Amino acid sequence: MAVQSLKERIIETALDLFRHKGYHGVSVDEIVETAGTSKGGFYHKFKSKDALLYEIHDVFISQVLKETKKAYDQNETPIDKVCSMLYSFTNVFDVYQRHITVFYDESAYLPPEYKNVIKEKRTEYRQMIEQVIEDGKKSGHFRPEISTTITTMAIIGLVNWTYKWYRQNGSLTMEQITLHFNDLILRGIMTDQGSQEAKHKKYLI
Amino acid sequence: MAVQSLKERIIETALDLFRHKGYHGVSVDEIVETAGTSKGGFYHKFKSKDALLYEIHDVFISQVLKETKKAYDQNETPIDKVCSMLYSFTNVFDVYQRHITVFYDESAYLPPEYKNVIKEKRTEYRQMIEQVIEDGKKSGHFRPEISTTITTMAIIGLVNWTYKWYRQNGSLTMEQITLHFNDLILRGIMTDQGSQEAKHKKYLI
DNA sequence: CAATCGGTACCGACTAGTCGGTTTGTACAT
DNA sequence: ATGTACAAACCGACTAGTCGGTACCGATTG
Repeated sequence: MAVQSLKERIIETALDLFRHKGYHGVSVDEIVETAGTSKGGFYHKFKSKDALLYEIHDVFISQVLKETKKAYDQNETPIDKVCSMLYSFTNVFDVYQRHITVFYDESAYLPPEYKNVIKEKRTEYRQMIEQVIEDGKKSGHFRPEISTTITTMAIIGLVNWTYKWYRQNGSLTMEQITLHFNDLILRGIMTDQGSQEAKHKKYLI
Repeated sequence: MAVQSLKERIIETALDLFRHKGYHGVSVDEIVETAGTSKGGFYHKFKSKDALLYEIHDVFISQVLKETKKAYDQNETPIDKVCSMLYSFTNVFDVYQRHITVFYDESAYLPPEYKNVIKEKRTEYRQMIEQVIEDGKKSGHFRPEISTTITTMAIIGLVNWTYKWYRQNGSLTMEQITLHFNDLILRGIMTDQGSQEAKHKKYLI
């Protein structure tokens, strides 16, 4: 185990507590007691309880964005890009599952100045997926008659919802889940031409 | 507009407030003031603030369950059942959108005795979808190699996530969205035999 | 080496304010 | 008179955040 700074210890503790009781179900007193520190220590590291919530949000969304960009840039065809982006996201999942729960369930409680920063990153993420769908339509891999918006939100929903049911010690691995998601989405949006490529690259089950 | 009882007025008010500020972002004082009543009136109608939260949860999930059961019972083939169930759900959406937001974002704050009731109904809902997938595999409409669990969660995720982005006054109607969802999911899980039937019944775009 | 100094990290008692819930009061119907 | 349906004032518990203080650590000086 790496040496843990006080800040890291507070975040780790808070994540566990928030996930089970929700942001408002946990007081700063409880966080500092569980983390084995003090009120002073907490406010030395964080401007406010809200700032801690923001940090948890930002760490997660920034990582997702970074990985997604990489997946987009490092792949050639839209099919490769889609699969790689899905794979990236679900990979982040395994590491940041606690962040995600807080991210999606408690974001309403972020003060506006924090919320805007997060919102921009979320938008950027959505636009990258929309871009891939558009690319695929133009290149003939994806059917032109599907709606980019709806398809994008379908993909995001499908993937994001995983945080509600996926358990790291459960019987399903992220690998299996991603494989199924790829199969479901690709079959749903590809043209016959696209299907040839996907089959050849073994993206389908 | 129908005559509104005090109880209905409180629920309507609370829904609007909760949706924008979250459950903990709204005090009972604010609810009663906005609803034009008093603390006494509130606690005359509700045992506690938690009880109000529970009621919002229950109204929504009970309706979803009822509609889904109907969709299952009143259709013959798995393909019809799936489409009808999706259609039911998205229909409930239009009416209960505010409930849904509270339902998914604030359920962590339900006290255990309430939470268990809700959890049972959610499980029942999930099992109905799993049942349809299984039915479809047996009847040859759906591909036997897909995982029932993952596919079920994919469908639920896809559909549920809609509450995060769908807006009643937006440019997309629920009708269009449902059509796309049906297309995406069916193409993703059907066998060639199933595809014939779906095309014939015009379930695909 | 030892004494001193400055700054950072951290502590915990304290406070002002807010919240959910209760108690008491009142108007009205039966 | 008695119960119902609310209103208004009130209360105790709890919370986020503050603030005066201490412990520690590395650099500077004699």
